[in-house]
Amino acid sequence: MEGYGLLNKAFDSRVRLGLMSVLSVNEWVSYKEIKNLLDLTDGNLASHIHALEKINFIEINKQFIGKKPLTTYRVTYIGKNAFKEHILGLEKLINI
Amino acid sequence: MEGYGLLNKAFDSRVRLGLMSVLSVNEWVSYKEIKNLLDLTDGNLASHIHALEKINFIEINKQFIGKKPLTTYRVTYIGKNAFKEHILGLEKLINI
DNA sequence: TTTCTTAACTTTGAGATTCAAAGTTAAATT
DNA sequence: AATTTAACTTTGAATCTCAAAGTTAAGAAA
Repeated sequence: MEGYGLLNKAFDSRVRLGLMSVLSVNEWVSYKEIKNLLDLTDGNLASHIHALEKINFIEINKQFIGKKPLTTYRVTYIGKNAFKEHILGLEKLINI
Repeated sequence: MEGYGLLNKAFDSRVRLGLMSVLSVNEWVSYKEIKNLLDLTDGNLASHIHALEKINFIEINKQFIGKKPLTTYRVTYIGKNAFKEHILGLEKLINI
């Protein structure tokens, strides 16, 4: 048995799982949307985004729409793979 | 969208996910087996077992086989349900 | 033009969690 | 008598989490 070794430590957090899920389904999701979807405080969201960004699982785009700032995020290739592996690891673990 | 709200905080930990998985597949697994399967130190394993026990997700049986102590564990009804809900929550989250 | 609001943070700090190392207990073995 | 095994418990440091408060820059409202 492989134990829990196939699971990624980066996805221990429910918030980061939620984040990755949102970003797996939609490309380029805005800060605002994520915050609303996952119902997070700014500080909390920002820190989890930062954690995922630091390990290159998500990337950031900053722009102005008209004169309003708009920050959007998407998963990277690396992030997508890591997440997929994590899910596969989970499935293996629980014998699906 | 439901966000990550369907996920159980008790399963944030890779170790506890592993533990629950092992115990979901087999009834009454011994301390020794779990330790070997999941490759954990005593302190680490004991603390996670304790965490799951405290919330009534697993139950403990202590006996002597001959004169050797044998401690075994299994998931409770509550634990089984919580785990199932967690997995369902995950699946919902990732759109399986 | 001063104030208010919104987007998107950053910083801070307290509390919770994790983990390995070391110590414990009681029996079995050498 | 000394060692090993099962199954812990205790400890403490490191890491993680999260909400509150502060920040910046722009646009809208007074």
